[in-house]
Amino acid sequence: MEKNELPADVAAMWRLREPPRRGPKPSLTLDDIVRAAIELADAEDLAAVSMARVAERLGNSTMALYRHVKSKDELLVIMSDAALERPEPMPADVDWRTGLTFWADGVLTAIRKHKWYAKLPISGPPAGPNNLAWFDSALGALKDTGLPEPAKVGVVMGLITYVQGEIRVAFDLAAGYAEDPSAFTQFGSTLARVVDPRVYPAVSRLVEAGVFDEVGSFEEDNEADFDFGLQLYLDGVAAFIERVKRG
Amino acid sequence: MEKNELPADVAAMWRLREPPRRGPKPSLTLDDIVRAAIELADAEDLAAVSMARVAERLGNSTMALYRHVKSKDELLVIMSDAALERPEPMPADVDWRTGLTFWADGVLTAIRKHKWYAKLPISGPPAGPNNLAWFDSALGALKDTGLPEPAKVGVVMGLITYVQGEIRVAFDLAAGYAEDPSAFTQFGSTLARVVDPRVYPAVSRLVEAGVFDEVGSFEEDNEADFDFGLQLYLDGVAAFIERVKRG
DNA sequence: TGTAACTGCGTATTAGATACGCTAAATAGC
DNA sequence: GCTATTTAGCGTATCTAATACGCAGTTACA
Repeated sequence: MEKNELPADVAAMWRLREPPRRGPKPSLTLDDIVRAAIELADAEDLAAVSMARVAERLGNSTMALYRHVKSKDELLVIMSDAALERPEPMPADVDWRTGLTFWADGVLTAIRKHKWYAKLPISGPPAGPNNLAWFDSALGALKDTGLPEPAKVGVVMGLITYVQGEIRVAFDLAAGYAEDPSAFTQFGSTLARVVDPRVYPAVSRLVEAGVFDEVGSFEEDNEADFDFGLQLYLDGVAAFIERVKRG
Repeated sequence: MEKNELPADVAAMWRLREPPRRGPKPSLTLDDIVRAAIELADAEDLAAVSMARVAERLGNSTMALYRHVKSKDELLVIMSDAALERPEPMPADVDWRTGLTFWADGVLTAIRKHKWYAKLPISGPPAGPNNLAWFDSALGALKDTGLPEPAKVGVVMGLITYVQGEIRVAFDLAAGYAEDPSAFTQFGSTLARVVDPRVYPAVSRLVEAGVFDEVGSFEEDNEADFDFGLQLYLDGVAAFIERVKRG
């Protein structure tokens, strides 16, 4: 119950597997595999990541990969941590609010490089080294707030939740948009045709107010919405910090 | 450019397909298929939903389904809307804050019945009738705030983002927990073993403070975290509403 | 009544994950 | 050095799933 109870994928992410003493030199490393898989996902998409395609990219056979990962799912878990890379170090001497805004933008920037991230299932706590580094970075931003540790965790969890929501909503939408923009540009007129004011009074009001008419740049709109919601959340955090300070 | 430019899946969700005049009476309806698929996903999980299993459940052949849905993906999209069902009507005369809290709890309650929801890809704007009803309900809660329509949309989008984040994070985690609780109960000691204080100073502080030691009920912890973050967000919204009122 | 528009379905194809076992390489211990 | 052991790569086989295609029987309309 003490030595190596770590789940296999966690151990793999931290590269804790002791290198074998015997046997042929591996011609392939876990890093190679993960890198190839990420490149493939970046270049095409997550659906293109099959064990066969990854192996092909490495000039190996499909089954060779299974010497390094237990299953495709394990590979995906490791990819999800690797894709985040390390957070850029927080600029020194920034207040917590600037810090968390910087952090949130950083997460989105990191993930924007790997749009498939949103489609990955999360199957455990953020136990990979990169994930943990991001977690640490956000916590660090709250260092001087005077909040007790569990409260910091709560604030950061809320932020993570919000950011994950953005990742899910915005990135999936963007993928859908890329696939069929007309579904979006016509969203307003679709609604107009389908929305009964008696059933959907509030949406109906929006349609009449023309809120859906100017679509704008999809990405910019999303960015603006994200920032707006983020600042609302941080306003709430600010009030909370004040409350705690006053006791 | 006017008649029926609706994307196929949207049309399907709204049941806009005109019933065919000729040919044999369908022995199968889209509703049957969606219901069967949802039952299957509820009883087992999303991975169990294959066209073959759904058809089997209906006493039909696999290929019969394809007369009613274009592809499995289309079925999943329709399922995702159907799973939400209709929101419970908002209690009359509640203030916006109570309304939005009620709303958020309602979403989670609805989705808790269908844990597979978190694993579904979202591939377009919320264009299904149930999705739209939820959207409408949240907007309606802001009716008396005096916010301009686009600001209401912003507030609701932020809320949706947060709730979707919760769905992604908490539900995926719960699934992971169900599968392998030890990964979670040992999370603290895992961290302790792996966390270098120089690399992860803030997390290291948490570990030392024992924050991860008492695990508590997984579900309860999550619920509490969700509410905490939600209230922070709503605090921000309250401040925003005040700001707008003052001009 | 013939025919066009359908439905359900059997069959076949394709893609993908992965179990199994073989062969050859590298090392540890003699 | 020699041999047993451990391990890497890989060929083959299996299993599951999605789905294209075309046939046969069914029904409304001309």
